[in-house]
Amino acid sequence: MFLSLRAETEDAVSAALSALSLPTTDLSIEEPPEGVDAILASSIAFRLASEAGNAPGEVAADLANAIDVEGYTFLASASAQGPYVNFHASEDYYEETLETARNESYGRLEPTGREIVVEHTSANPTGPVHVGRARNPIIGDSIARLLDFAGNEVDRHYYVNDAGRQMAVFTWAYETFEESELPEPAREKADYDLVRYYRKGNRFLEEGSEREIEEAETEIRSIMQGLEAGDEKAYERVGHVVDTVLEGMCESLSRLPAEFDEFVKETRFIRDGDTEELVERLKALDNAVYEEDAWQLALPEFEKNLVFLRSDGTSLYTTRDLAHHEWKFASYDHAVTVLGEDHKLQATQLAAALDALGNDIEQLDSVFYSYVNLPEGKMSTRAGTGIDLDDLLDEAVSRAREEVEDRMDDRIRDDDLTESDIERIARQVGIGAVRYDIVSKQPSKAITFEWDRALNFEAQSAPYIQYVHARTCGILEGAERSPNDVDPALLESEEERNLIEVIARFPAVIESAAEDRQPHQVATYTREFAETFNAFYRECQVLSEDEALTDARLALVAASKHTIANALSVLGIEAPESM
RNA sequence: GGGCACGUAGCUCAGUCCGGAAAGAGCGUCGGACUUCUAAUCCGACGGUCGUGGGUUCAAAUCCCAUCGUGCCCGCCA
Repeated sequence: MFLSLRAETEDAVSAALSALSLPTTDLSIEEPPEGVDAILASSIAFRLASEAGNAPGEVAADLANAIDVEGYTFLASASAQGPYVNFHASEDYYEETLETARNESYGRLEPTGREIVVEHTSANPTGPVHVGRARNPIIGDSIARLLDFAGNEVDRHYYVNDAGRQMAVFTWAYETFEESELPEPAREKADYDLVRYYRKGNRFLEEGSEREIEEAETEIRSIMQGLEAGDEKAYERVGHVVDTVLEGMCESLSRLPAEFDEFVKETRFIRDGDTEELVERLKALDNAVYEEDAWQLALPEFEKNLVFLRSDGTSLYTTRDLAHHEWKFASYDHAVTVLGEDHKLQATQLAAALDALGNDIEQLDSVFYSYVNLPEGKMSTRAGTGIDLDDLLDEAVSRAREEVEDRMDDRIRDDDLTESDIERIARQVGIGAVRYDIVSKQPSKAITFEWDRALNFEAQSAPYIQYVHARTCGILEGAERSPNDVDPALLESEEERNLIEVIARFPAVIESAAEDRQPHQVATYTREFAETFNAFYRECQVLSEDEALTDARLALVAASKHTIANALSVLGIEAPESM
């Protein structure tokens, strides 16, 4: 409704300006600050003051007078307040919002017909997922959900770097060392099991004798060259390690939850000849140069050339990634990639190279986030420093469980929570809290991990939002009926009006967040929504003797439930029926 | 050295792209509210040179320049 109101307002302002013979290029439509009784406002009078030869206040008054709301459904009136022109919504606006939001899928936008691939996580399968990288699956999964809800066809991809040195090292280590020389795994899980070989191998390469290291390096090199040459045996050896570790990692990621439609292996683009073909096309470019036995691409905006073929004739990660991206461009209308900020330069070089190859790089969007660090420094899979995602989630659930149990004891309520309810709530709340903590912040901000902060269950957290959902469910359940004839005009208190206004904005929030690929906008919205709902809850008793009023308020609660449930779903956070 | 991000209340953050109404939340501190549809809630108080200095503008947290601090990057690694 908000989007329609905005369109009507723009239209009306435009028409009024034309009637006054004023320019209509910039309408300066904005949302007024809190406390102003209007849905939309315009500050255009400032800009037109000199042109009109009049004070802003006068211009605003003239403009408000010139606005003709005849023929609009949602725009009711315009009024000048100082230099601002405020716009008010009609009864239809409130009625339509209430009616539309009674649909369970409220907020979902019309299908765009666009197919979008969201690539996220894509961590090298070297071991258990740690918290340092946990931002990637959470942001990525939320973006995917957001774009889906905004009407796009979305596929989620995990790009598996199975062709690089790291996996060759891993494979060599896995085949070389005996289990008896390794410590006990931290968990009985494939990724925890195998990472021990990886760590052992890396230590060996740092501390071993020169001869031992040389031997190992020969083996590692032969694995890498085997992959490049298309040697089936090499694929099998590496593939076994990659698939095993990846399966373990995905089990952890699914707890967030983060699921994938496809795991795209890097080696695929070697095996199908795409990389080779791409190299030939790169060589043919005007700015391709052959220097120091290696093929490079001269990219004027960058300090250094981009090497795309090593002197030994093998391809580089970036070369394969170019082929990978051309494949994505061919299969989808748009590609979004979630990357750590350390990949920024590489990503811009990639885009420049794709551009040079004649691709439309408007198809590509990269979202960068900064790593989560520990107070004592970085987390590393290789070194084994860091907090495993599983440990964080376990701790979150166990702390949430304590909360549930505490509250059962000292709360005045006749709950009959079963053991399985407690378990469910603990899981929903605990994991939701972790997820919300991450998805509610701008990805570019640095985060230092601290247990107590990540596991805060109070206001401005997932449980705060989830609680609102549980409240709506509680009320609807208590009603024991669903209203049929609803008279929206009965919802006339300030709190009811405010709530409807916030609900009305939801689709616009989805549109804007999807456009900007910023799920945190939705998180900010859930907070505003929860505050507004709580004010309504405080002031308006829903279930009462007055049947007509009860019905109207029940409709509003149902609309609220759909709004908050869908917002949470976009964020990938569960909406508990009770808690 | 160069490039890119970040810097808003004691702490954690919205707001910055697209300049507009007295800078918003939460945590913490202090004081209040459960015979009521769930108190993981609500109400109130206290708390701000929007890193700093210039500039543009009728108007700057927001745009421009400079500067300081922090992080990331500048491989024939991924």
